[in-house]
Amino acid sequence: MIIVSLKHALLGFLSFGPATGYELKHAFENSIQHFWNADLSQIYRTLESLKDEGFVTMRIEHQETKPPKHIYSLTESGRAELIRWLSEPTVELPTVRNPFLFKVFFGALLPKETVLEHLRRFDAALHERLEIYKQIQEYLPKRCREQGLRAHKPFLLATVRLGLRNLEVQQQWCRELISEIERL
Amino acid sequence: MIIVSLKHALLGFLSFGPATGYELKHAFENSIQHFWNADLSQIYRTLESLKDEGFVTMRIEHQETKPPKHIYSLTESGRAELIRWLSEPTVELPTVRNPFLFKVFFGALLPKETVLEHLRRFDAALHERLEIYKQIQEYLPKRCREQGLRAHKPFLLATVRLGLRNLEVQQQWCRELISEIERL
DNA sequence: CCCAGATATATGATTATACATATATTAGCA
DNA sequence: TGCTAATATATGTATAATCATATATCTGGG
Repeated sequence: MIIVSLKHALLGFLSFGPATGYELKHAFENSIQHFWNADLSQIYRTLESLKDEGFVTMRIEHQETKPPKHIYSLTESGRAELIRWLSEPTVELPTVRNPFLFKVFFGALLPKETVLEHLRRFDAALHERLEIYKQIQEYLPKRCREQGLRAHKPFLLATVRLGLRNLEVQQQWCRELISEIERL
Repeated sequence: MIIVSLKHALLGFLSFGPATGYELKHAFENSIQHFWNADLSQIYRTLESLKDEGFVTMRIEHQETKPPKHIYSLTESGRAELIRWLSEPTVELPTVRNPFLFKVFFGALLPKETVLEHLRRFDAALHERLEIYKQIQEYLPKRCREQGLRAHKPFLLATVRLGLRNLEVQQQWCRELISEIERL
């Protein structure tokens, strides 16, 4: 099953209005980092290929001091492709890849204290991430208002809500496991 | 941050005893499919490179009717590398990539009924996956007993528990969102 | 005043991942 | 009898993703 989502994610954000690669990177960070992230270099290359396919157009805006902006806009054909992809059912659940869980899975091969150390770090990382998602959740309504995306608000918030709940569940699991291992 | 986990996952499973690539694929499916999965072709290639690095050895067992088995065993150096990797703290939270969530995120661009359809399919997929994880959870203790991995049991079960809870949280979220959108 | 970080783009290299395909036999089912 | 699934390996290709690096300027904090 081929999933070329970065392309469609970029088309999606461009449906909110024209933007540069750099701005799109921030759009990722400010809204969907809990279910996708992308390297800037990958975003630039993908935008180029979207241009080649005719899904976006690009114009250059020169700035005095900073590098020129390459501003991409969605074309009609790009919008059609976006809607086509969005309408298509998702066949499979996403592949999860969590190398950290290997360290728990094979925990019996390690001293108890090392596993506990791993789990405490994980807990701390979850905590940090939770704070970020809470901020995203807090600022999203304002961003929606500012950018005239009122109709989008419930959908954007819904995905953040899932991100938050996932983190909470992981944190609870992590803390329970710490107690369990301490008692072993 | 370079994370070459498939290598270490294979070393981990080989620490339970010698196995073929085909068997390792099943080991993935029967225990950690909730946080990792790997293509058979990728497993074969990775085993070869582990052999080149001296972390495993391979011997061929010829069979009458079926293709010969390539049985891989962990070497001392492989075990050392496994322990080294397991002991090393995981720096970052895993990257999640869920293309389905894009379809929710950009849900305002679609007819309400299409989004609901997506969500219902997602719910069904979660249900299916839940059944699989429950089976894994049910059979893991038996597998541990049979393979003399008693000390591993609490760790293996812990990771499955997280997989189950993640699915449950997603299912709950999904159902709530269906109601919310129906009311819109 | 210096250093870090934000702004803005881009290329090159390497690795990881996915997908198709090939081979060959057996077992079970309809 | 014909089809599918399981057993078992392997290659070839294409794309996705990561990482390092390069350039150039401005802003803000210590």
